[in-house]
Amino acid sequence: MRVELGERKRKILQAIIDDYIDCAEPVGSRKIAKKHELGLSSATIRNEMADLEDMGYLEQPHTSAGRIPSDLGYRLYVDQLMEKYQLTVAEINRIKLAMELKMRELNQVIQEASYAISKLTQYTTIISTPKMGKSTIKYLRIIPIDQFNSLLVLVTDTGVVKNYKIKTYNELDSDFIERLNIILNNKLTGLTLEQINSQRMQEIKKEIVCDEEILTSIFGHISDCINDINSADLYLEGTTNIFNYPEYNDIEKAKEFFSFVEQKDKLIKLLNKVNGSKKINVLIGRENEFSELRECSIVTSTYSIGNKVIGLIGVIGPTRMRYAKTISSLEYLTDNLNRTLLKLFYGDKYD
Amino acid sequence: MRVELGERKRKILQAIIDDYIDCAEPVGSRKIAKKHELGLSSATIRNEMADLEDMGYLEQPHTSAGRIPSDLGYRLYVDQLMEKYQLTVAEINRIKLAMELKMRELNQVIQEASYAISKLTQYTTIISTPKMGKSTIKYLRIIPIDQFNSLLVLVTDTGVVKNYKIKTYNELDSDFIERLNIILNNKLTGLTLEQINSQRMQEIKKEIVCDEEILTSIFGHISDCINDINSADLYLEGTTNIFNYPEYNDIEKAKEFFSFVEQKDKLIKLLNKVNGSKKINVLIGRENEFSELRECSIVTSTYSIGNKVIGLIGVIGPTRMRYAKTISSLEYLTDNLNRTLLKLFYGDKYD
DNA sequence: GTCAGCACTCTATGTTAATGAGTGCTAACA
DNA sequence: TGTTAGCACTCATTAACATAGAGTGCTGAC
Repeated sequence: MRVELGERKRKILQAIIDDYIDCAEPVGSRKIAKKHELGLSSATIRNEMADLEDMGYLEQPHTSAGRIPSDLGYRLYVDQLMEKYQLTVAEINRIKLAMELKMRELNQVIQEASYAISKLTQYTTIISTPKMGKSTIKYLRIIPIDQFNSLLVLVTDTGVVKNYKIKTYNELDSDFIERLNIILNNKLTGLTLEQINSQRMQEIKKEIVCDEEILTSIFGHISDCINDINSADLYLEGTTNIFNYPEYNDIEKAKEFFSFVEQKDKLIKLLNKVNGSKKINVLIGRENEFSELRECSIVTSTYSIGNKVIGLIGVIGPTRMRYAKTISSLEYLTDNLNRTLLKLFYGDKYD
Repeated sequence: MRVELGERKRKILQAIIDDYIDCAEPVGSRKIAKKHELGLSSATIRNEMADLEDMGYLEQPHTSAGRIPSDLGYRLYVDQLMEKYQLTVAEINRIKLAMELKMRELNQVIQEASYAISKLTQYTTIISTPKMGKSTIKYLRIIPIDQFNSLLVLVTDTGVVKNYKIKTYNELDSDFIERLNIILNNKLTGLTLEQINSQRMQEIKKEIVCDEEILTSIFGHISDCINDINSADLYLEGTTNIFNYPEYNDIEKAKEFFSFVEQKDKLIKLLNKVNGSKKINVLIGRENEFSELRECSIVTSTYSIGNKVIGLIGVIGPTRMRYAKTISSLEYLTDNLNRTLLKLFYGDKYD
């Protein structure tokens, strides 16, 4: 059934999809014949369109309407037809500036990145916080604050800092804390967060002689802290951009979109399903498993520290998406993001 | 013009507003005559309704429609007419459970509180993070992590912990850091964050003999850190609840609402304008200055640590709001929130 | 002062007709 | 054999119009 498309059909299909992405309205044969100089009459184009519909690349909302691209049509467009989009100077600057802000924390960088992309593309952006399982512990210390409060401070080799307050009901002996710090550092620094499971923690705990209750509490805090760094989270930006698109001028559809996007677990699942082997990935319409997003496309890009992929940034918009621009924007952004993250974690020496 | 309302008019007005809040549809005289046992015919009620309209408490969308309350009508209702709402056991439990979660950080408590309220009321909730200007510094330390990195850790008496990474390009002498820590603690602990302005920082800086560049960097970080704790921020919860209300079934209105609520600066301004002398405050319709919220009401409640008011939690919904329930919910929540915060900061001894 | 009755107003809903965009098909042409 | 002009046909959209129903305001009787 699937045949290689002739050059003319490809040209026509491209013209139709370009036009539909622009105007959001079914494209008629006359429009294509006029606007794009193919040297063909509308009748000929009509025939070709009928063929393209038979092949599954186009759809017709009703008999007397023009054609709109099907998911399959968009797929072909993305894979073969569309022309690369060249970012404008203004767009390049927007990304550069966002990534050059003075930023202290990973999460801040992540958020700026997703903000920039949502502004640039005018779609909704999701970005997953890095999975830090492969990071190692570089520094771990319990610091007494006052009689009843201590602070657990943990720093990873990727530069993530986390602290937890530890409350105790008897004052901790400073010698004990000192001893504890030495043991913990001995046992834990250099390990990846993944390696520090509850079994290993139990083993370490056994080696320490101390009030059981206090120890359990402290070890509990350490585990929580590690889990916290390790846990997947994500940020959303530009959800209300969806209002810009006529396909969401229907209150029910807008409602559906918002309520989907509010469910973080589903978004995480969505990102997890993305094929991580390619840098840029495009899911069109029903290609994703969520029926709520059946009329959406998702373009994702991986981002990394060095050559370790640590997360994904994704753009969600209607299937009638400006794929070329979205992809170019994401490519350019992740390049910059990767550089910024390198700097953040290893200093300017990597410049 | 403004005359004291007779008992009968008050009863009728109350019935109309109760009904309208329930059904979101203009209320006719017949409906009131039937549903509420006032022992009056619809004709009589019609006359009273005409009076109430003349007085400005009711409005008529068009001649042959029923009446809807005006802002003034809602105002009277809130101040005098409505009956106190008694929270159900389930509702009470929801709040209690939310506030009994294991929570480590102020911001987490704040977020749980606003989440609980948005779930309970089914409106949008905003909550301002505490202003910490009156907090004092309890602990401040620079901790060397490795050759090029140190950590600035700052703890306030209200238990807020903040840390910043400090990057230096020459290794810091550990004796110097020790000395610096002593001086900084000497000069800064016990001061409120407000008191630590740039002038005072300059004075302290002068007393320390050290490489100017390093010192400037460190002091810069300390200032940033304090500003960070001190800066106003806020959380939003349940924005999409607005879709539940027929007054926002119009895409344009929904758009307007979302785009307003996205502007944090405006929300902060809104909260700042609230009369802080009362615990619970209600702004109805155009009583707030933002035209985007002209058809919304905002109910706010202060929350405190001890008897120091530190922030506001607010509920935004259509003017046709379940005021009684919203107010009861907020009252009950803030009581619990205040207790939780006390515990978080001073431990269980305040139980 | 209350209220039954009635004319009146205005929205909401449904029906019908007109309009027009766009198609598919046919037949003629290169 | 591919292209295209021409035409009948389809279907969504819009406007115009009629109808039904909810609710009012007013009048006059009690």
